Amino acid sequence: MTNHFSTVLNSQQYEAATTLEGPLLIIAGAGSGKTRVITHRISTLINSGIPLSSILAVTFTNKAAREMMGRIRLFNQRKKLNDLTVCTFHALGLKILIKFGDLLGFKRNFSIYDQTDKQSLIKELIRELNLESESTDTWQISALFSAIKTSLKSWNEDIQQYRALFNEYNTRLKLLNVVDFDDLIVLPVKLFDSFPDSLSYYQNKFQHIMVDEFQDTSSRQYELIKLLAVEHRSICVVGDDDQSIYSWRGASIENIAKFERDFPERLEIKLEQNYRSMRNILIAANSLIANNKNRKRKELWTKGGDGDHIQIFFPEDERQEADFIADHIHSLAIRQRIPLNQFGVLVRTNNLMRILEEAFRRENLPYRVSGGLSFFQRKEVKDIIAYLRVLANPDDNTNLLRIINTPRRGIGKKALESIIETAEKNSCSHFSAIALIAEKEQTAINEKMRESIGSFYNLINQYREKILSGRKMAPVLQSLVEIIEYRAFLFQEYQKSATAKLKYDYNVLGLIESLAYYENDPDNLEPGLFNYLNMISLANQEDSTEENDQHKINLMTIHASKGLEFEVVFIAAVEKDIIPHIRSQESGEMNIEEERRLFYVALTRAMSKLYLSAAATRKKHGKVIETEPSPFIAELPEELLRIQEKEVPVTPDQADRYFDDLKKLLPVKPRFDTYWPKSTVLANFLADLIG
DNA sequence: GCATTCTGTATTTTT
DNA sequence: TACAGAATGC
Repeated sequence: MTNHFSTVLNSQQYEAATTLEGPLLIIAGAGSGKTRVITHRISTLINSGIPLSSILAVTFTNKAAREMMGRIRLFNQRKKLNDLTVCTFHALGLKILIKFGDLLGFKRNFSIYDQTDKQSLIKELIRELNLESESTDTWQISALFSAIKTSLKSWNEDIQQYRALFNEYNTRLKLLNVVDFDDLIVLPVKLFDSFPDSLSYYQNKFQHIMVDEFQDTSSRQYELIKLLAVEHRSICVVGDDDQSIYSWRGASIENIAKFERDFPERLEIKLEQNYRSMRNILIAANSLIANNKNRKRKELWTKGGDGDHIQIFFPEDERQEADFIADHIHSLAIRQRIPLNQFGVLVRTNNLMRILEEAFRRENLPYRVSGGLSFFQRKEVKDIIAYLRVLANPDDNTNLLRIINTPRRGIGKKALESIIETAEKNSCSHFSAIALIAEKEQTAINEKMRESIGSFYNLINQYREKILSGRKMAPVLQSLVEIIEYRAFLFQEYQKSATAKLKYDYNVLGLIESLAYYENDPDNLEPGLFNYLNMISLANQEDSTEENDQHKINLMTIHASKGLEFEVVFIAAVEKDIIPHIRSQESGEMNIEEERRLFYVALTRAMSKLYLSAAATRKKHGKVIETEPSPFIAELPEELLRIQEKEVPVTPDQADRYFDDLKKLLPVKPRFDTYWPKSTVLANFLADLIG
């Protein structure tokens, strides 16, 4: 098989895929066949007799991990690949904590807090510590804590006042038996520092390591991977400094330099041949990114043809823009028979997606969105998950507070106060306090309150027992949702927006379904509540539901498009203050380069057709704002651009004439005498057909 | 304790 | 526009 590679890989790719010893740095330009190289390399490792269990491949998203696994399976159909580890950094951190977390004082059933949980906890602590006088923007504080944990920031003068809160936050996490996202990376490093045996366990286990999207690893992630690799030094990292778009999350191009320093004996391979885009698109992308000073020199080239010009469209407003995109997709899909899943519509921010969705729905174009709020983060889904979390780990105060009166069960402000007070007095969790109240050990409380609290206590206990019994969990959850009358609660809560209610119903049932799917999956070796909750903490929508649908347009943020490619790409709202985003310009020069890289990533997703649009006005917070085109447009070579005229619909007279001509071509006389094409698309299609 | 109304704010990108 | 949190009334 190894020799077979040489015919499908170019010489650089071949060298990258077959160099199995020692550190390897692959600088892989956009569309240079990076994923192919990685999967080939893993297959080569496998075929050379290296045990699967000693191979670790780290990817950036779950989706990428799944795709990679799929491709490896294609190459190795005969083999069972269960022992192969292909996962994200966070999933790796989780695995490590599950195995050795007890050394750091975590119980087995720890749960993972996402941003929302984290912010609620911070809010709660601010209340407890009476810090309300300080700036209590939990959003900012949460970001600060992340920056501190990942060593992006250190305690300087102006943030000293949050130090106590930060310490309390961490103490509390441990008390609640909970970790946050940053902990998944930071704690394993800490573990390895304090317990060398755990480190050598993993150093011996993972003797061959690969890291994809290396330009987007954070310094802490790099630290983790370096610890693992430093002994056997068989580490291969693949990345492209021009596509580094996650510096706000701690990613740093510096890591490439660090890698060069830490592994001086490395071999470096550059992949510069692009197999994805037509030449015009590539030249435009090259000329844009050349404006960045801070980069490794590299120039993508292609053997492919020039292809079309890059089309630019300047609609009046965002509605016209959306219609333009929808019309064009429709028309290209029909005239050139391009399947809908070959269209990518990219935007800078999530809120730009809605108007496009509406246009697609108007034109009856099926679409799929990725990025944006994950299924598991929707409010009603989170509510039900909060129940599961409490069942799994009753000490999880944050989630307990979330569900204790949702749906309302008469445990209001007063009752909550006495619960929290009792908890403080006995220095125990809220749930234990509830137990004390329910079992009448805590006397000073009114009976009606005790009754409400008591029945909640019984509910949790009863269902905790049921769901941990080892029998199927989904029916238990189903019955829980029914017994708390969650459906009625949603109906009441959302009676104003009629569509919401259906949607919500769908989401809640979707969650139960997802649980059923999870526990009935034969490939799932260790089902169980804890594993399920961990899984969904790290997963997002695409990971759980619909797979690559053949007939859907892909609508997503530019960030979410990384690693993907489409025959036709539309980039919407290529406007000043959106690309580059206004908030990125607030702090410093470097950010404009990242925004440029982001636009570069967007451009290089396109294979043969690329459309940019910039509306003259755009509604923002209900107000119409005048906009300007993005300054990045001026960085593209002018001769490669075409300003797109609006498609003029044919007049009814013309349409009639076309239809008459068309009738003459038909062997049978149609039953209709006139035809009145209403949509531009149809009319133009008709015109096209007749010539 | 709960529902309704009013007010302010918008906070980019995601594991 | 859209959503959360506070304030008010039952």
